[in-house]
Amino acid sequence: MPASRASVRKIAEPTVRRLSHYLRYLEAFERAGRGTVSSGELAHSGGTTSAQVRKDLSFFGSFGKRGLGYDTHELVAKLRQILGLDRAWRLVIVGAGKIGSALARHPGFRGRGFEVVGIFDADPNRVGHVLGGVAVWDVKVLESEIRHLRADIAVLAVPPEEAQTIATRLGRAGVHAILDFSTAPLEVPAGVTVRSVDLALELEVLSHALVSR
Amino acid sequence: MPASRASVRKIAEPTVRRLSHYLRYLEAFERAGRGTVSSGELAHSGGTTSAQVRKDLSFFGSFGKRGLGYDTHELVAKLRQILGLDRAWRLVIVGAGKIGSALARHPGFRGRGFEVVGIFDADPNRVGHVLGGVAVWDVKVLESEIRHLRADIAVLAVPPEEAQTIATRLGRAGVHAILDFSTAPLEVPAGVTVRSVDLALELEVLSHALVSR
DNA sequence: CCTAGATTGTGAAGGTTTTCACAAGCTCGT
DNA sequence: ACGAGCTTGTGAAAACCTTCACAATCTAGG
Ligand SMILES: NC(=O)c1ccc[n+]([C@@H]2O[C@H](COP(=O)([O-])OP(=O)(O)OC[C@H]3O[C@@H](n4cnc5c(N)ncnc54)[C@H](O)[C@@H]3O)[C@@H](O)[C@H]2O)c1
Ligand SMILES: NC(=O)c1ccc[n+]([C@@H]2O[C@H](COP(=O)([O-])OP(=O)(O)OC[C@H]3O[C@@H](n4cnc5c(N)ncnc54)[C@H](O)[C@@H]3O)[C@@H](O)[C@H]2O)c1
Repeated sequence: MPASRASVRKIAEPTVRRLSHYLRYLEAFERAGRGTVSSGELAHSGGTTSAQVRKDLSFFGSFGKRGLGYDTHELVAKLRQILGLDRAWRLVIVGAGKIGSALARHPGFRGRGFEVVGIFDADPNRVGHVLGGVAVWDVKVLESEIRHLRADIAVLAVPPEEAQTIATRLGRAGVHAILDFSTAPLEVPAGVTVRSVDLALELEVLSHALVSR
Repeated sequence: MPASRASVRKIAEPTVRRLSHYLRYLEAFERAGRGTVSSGELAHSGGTTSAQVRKDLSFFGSFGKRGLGYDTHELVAKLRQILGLDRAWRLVIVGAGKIGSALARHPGFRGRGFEVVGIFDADPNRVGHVLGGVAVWDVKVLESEIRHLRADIAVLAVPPEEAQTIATRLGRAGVHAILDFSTAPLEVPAGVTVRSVDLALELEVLSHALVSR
């Protein structure tokens, strides 16, 4: 008998990314006062096909109305729930350098349910400053402060050679999700999800596209 | 008779991303003085399998030695060529705000063959400043200056509502590759490749991972 | 020169994701 | 109350990507 989790079955990552996109467009439709949206309209905005949209949604049940489409509010609520956006997530940023402070000062995350509750840096010149309304703490108190702040997600924006050490400490402090900007691959204990944003790699993908046209 | 390009056939994007990774590890092996590397070693560093590594490379020919592995220098050179990194790419950054200036001041890109040659902004207070050794130009002169600078790739770091306009102008100015940080989907003419780095979306993928454990 | 041991290159199998195609179901105008 | 016109939900087919498995080929050591 195959193992069966109480919650949702495994969903492919491309599907999750598309769901995020659908949510954005739905919110735009919602602001525009549209009561229902069809899979074709959602597909058009997101550069995919209506069949793909329906397949993606059918994973979670069937909440469309044949002949009409999907109820905008209802689908927004459903997608928020699926993506875990029906609550606020508490974010910490480790490394208040160029990237870290750009993120800390970005007002857009709060509106999408991600609240920066703490910032950490090793440089005494940065500790004590305030970025985007949040104080910068000394990384020495990372573990205790993260527990105190009840952080869910950490953004790692430290130099590459520090990334592994901090990732390990974050894991021990109970953080289960890390968004990493360093280039090195991280080893984390099971139960911790890491996503890497590797800008040099993105440029290399563009480079490849340019030479293979 | 099927159409046949002189250059390489279509390669899947996951493959291209892995090739970038292999190149990183190979460069580390090269610095460590290793003359040859096996598919197993490359796979281990990158979290994939030896069969995957060999399959990826076999796409471009067979440059390994059975019983030995791959010649480090040779494979580095070959991957650079495949990825188009055997030349320097000329980058412009449009939008010298939080993200744009973080990138402009990042010294790491030049070492990987991406040179920032121009920065543009609409804000008169920013025009004329120097970031990372490069002057900020008024976006009014975008087209002419881009042609003059012979830019290959543009980084788009303007507010979301400006992104489409600038993307269109970039396309007209002869830029064939765009790295976009705004959240909106861009419409670009055929022949222009866009990669989006959507940080809110990355956080949403983490959110989903957190709730579906 | 020959054998033991290692590693590549690649067809074939397996798995996953996307696309196709159409019956079923809903709405709205008459 | 009914038919025309859309749109969903979903099996089946197709496309795509990864893993398997092994013959072919190389090195190194005696
Ligand atoms: N800036 C970019 O455009 C860019 C581009 C690509 C990749 N990255 C990567 O992103 C990461 C951050 O880059 P950045 O440009 O912001 O670097 P940065 O040097 O501007 O900032 C790094 C910050 O981390 C702090 N720090 C160092 N060690 C620490 C520790 N152990 N604990 C806490 N803080 C510590 C430093 O004091 C500094 O403030 C790096 O891994 C870099 O390779 C940055
Ligand atoms: N900062 C972040 O952490 C972050 C996070 C997620 C997404 N983003 C996205 O990245 C983009 C840039 O964000 P940011 O935080 O750097 O914004 P920002 O407001 O700090 O900077 C935007 C810059 O673009 C300039 N600008 C405006 N219109 C322009 C035009 N037509 N041509 C040229 N320049 C123009 C502004 O003068 C400003 O300097 C936005 O689309 C934002 O949504 C940023």
